Amino acid sequence: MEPKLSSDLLRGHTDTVVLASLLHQDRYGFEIYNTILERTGEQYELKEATLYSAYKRLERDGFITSYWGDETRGARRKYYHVTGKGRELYRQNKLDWQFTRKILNDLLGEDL
Amino acid sequence: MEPKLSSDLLRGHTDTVVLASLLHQDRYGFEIYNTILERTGEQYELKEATLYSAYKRLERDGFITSYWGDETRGARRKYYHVTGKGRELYRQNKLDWQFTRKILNDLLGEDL
DNA sequence: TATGATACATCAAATTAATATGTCTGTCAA
DNA sequence: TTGACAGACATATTAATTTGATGTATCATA
Repeated sequence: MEPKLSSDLLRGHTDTVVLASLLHQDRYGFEIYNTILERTGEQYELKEATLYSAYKRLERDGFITSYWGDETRGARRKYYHVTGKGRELYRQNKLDWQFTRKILNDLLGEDL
Repeated sequence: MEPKLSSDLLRGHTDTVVLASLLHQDRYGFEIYNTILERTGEQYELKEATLYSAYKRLERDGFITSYWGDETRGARRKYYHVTGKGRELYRQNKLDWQFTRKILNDLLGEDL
């Protein structure tokens, strides 16, 4: 129930977050959204629209695939699955994040 | 002489980096550019064009002011100065960055 | 049966960064 | 003295991504 920062601050890292949430299990779209909320103690929200853009991008480029679940009750769910290429991208993106963190710490750490 | 990541990874933090470089002294545009390069050991480059956009934005919104130096030799230089409002923005942005860092660590740290 | 929650989806607007250029001034070497 | 290079500022166009606003459909429940 707090501020909930803008995703613009993580811009460029959204895909990485999505991939991370799929590493150990397939998940459906709304589930990913909720996972992120929970995981950050409701402090950070990746908007649904932002996520759906990301899913599309990632699927288009072969980093994830999707399939419909066979729910007999409740709303239909579309599940996402990371591909090998997606895991590779995740590995690289995580390195990029670590580098980003280092750079920004250098730049802000001592207030230049 | 290394990879030099894309600024998209820091997108949203460019202004913060610029403000940081102005906290303790006024600097001219090209100087800020060089400071960032040096400060990151040439590993990270904020493109000139990106910086000039940032200067414009920041000045338009009252976070910095500018004035021409009185160089008698060499090319003219436009100096930038942080305003009180700019310092306040910096303070807030830095908090945002710290929060962002925490969130992303939570999200990637354990690979969900 | 109306409301709210779950779940998927798209579009238009707004931001911001990248690429590509362009101008001007001064230094220095051939 | 001329030409190349570096310092320094600047803009225009394009591309990528996030967000707000909407919209549809299903199910549980009061």
